[in-house]
Amino acid sequence: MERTVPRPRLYRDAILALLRRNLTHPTVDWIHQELRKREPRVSLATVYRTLRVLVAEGVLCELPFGAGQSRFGLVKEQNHYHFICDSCGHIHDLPGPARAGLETAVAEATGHRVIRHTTEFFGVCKSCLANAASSAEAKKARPRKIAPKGGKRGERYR
Amino acid sequence: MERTVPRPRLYRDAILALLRRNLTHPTVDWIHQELRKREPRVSLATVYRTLRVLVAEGVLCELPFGAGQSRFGLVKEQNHYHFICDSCGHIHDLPGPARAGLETAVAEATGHRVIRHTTEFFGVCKSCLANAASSAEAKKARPRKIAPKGGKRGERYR
DNA sequence: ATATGTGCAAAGCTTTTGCTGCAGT
DNA sequence: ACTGCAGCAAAAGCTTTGCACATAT
Repeated sequence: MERTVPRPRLYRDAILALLRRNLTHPTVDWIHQELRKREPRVSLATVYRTLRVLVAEGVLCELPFGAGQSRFGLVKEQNHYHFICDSCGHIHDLPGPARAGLETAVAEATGHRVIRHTTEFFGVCKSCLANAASSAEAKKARPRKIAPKGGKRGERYR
Repeated sequence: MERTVPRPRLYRDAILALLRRNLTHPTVDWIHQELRKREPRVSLATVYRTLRVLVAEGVLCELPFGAGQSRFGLVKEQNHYHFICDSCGHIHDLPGPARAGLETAVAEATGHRVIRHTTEFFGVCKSCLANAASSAEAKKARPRKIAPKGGKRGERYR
């Protein structure tokens, strides 16, 4: 056959490359689709397995936001500040304000042991703002009423 | 039959009462079990439906943390600061530092429109610290290696 | 009588796992 | 020969939904 793909950790680097290029913490499905453009035989199970390994290694982090599929992104620095677009669901990294005293303050106030913290900002991202502006006003009110979770999940956000 | 329950919004208040008493943002399953102790015929579907309505009304908020079932809690004040225990999964409310200038600073830096933000502190809660101390040291290392999400979800955290 | 809420069961989606087979050492 | 990884398909878990019926207005 054409190339008879190499075995060990075959798609590991390809997935990391994708995540290095896409900084919006894509869904598992997006990663799978994108990978398939180059390697049509990749199975979704392999993508999941690879992602789990990378998370266990500390290279990636999983973000539970977006109310649907899990999203994964690189763990760079101590960057745990995100902006999450309510409209398109993309998650952007932010430079962390890095407030050190905050954790100890919480620990002293509550008695819990605080190890780390994250902050998420929600709103409408730059490009969605632009899209909304260009498509005038009266087009159609966006549904977004009850936000289903289990049902037609993957159809929202890309 | 015994009582022939009243119809409209039958369990709405009962669920709210439960959440008013339990401040750790319980899982759907916990709510269901608890409700069943008084109303054995409640179905899980009804619990989900009621919770979705309450979220849509803005009375409750859904928290995507814990990597398993969804968790729900009351929306009180602007309280969007949480402490999440890595060990037991409970989510405790914290009094918010309420830093107003933060959102506008992020908006100016990124170009996104920022509407709200949340902060989560992770660590080990007071009671888990106590339990760990009482069960000496050598008992068994806690597994927690790869953190499965879809498989045996509900078995973790209560 | 109508409209709405509920229970039950089934469907749907995401994520994991078992098994088989192939590839590299 | 052995080990380990990938593909496929099936299973498992959480959440939603269709349908029938009961209940309040």
